[in-house]
Amino acid sequence: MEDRAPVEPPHPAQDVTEHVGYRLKRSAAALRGAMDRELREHGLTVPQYACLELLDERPGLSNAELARAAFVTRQSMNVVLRGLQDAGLITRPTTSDHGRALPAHLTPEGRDRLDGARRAVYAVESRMIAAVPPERLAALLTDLDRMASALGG
Amino acid sequence: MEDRAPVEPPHPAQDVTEHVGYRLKRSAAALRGAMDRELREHGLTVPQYACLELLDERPGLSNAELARAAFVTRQSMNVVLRGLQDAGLITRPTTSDHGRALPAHLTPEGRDRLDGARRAVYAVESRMIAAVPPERLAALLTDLDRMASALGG
DNA sequence: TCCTCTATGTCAAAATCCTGACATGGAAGA
DNA sequence: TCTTCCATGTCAGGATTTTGACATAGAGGA
Repeated sequence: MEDRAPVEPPHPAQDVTEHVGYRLKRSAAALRGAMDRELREHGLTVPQYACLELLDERPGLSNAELARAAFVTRQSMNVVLRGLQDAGLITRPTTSDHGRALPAHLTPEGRDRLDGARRAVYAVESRMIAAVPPERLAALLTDLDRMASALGG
Repeated sequence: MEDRAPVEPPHPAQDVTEHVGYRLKRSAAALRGAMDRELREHGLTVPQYACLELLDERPGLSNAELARAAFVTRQSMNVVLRGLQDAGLITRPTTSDHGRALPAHLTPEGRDRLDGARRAVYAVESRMIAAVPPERLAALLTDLDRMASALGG
């Protein structure tokens, strides 16, 4: 359609909105907005949901590990964890047996809340996936991965 | 490589980090971080740079139009414009001749600053683009676009 | 053992961004 | 004409996130 890309362009592109970075930000912003709208009905923010999802997958993750996995700073993740802890969705020991890392775990309430939120988020992701030809999905995933790795992500 | 995707999975995926949304966020975060590092040397933030780039392409854009194009709220863009205005990189009339929209324009200083910053940002984008097979680049752009549109972006 | 290095958790301060709200200006329709 | 509706710019407040800094705990080497 709009791939009127000339061969060997002197510049990456003329129109800013045609840049990969712009498209990337647009897609990420759209996803973030859709997730925000859905998660609000479940009383969760996007970082909180991401945190619950990560802890469900890998129980015992520490604050710093969660921060790296969610692409935020330790300080930001700390307030997220505090909120989840106050809401009774996760537990964290006050002292650590090994090092300073405090392993976090989901509570049964946290697991329940995650179950509901996950359904809503998966519906959003399904809508997003449905927009790309199925035979290109795997390539899209690997390309996103390579781009992130190329920038030290 | 890692596309050990079974046919017709009951759930979109088991591992969170395999989800499209997670990859999208990872790539966007890596790009944002790399741009932040580069733009800091030019005394610009990412929203400020985006604003300059948009104004170079489409002079006379109003605050609200810039906000939509940069995926932020009008209020956020307003403070960005204020900063650029105080730095003497853009100009905005205090009164409007038609409606309430105040058209913004780059100053010569703004154009100069943009030139330097653009080189740094383009280098980052080139590194990112180099990571994906050239024959898949066009498809990647359209797929990102379709995903954003599917979510009302 | 002692020293250095790295990683973690945490605090304080600032910057950034968003939500809610309000007044103004133009457009569309009765 | 008048009225309703929408878009824009702006203000105030709060929420979120980041930057900078500090103390602590473990690993590795001299």
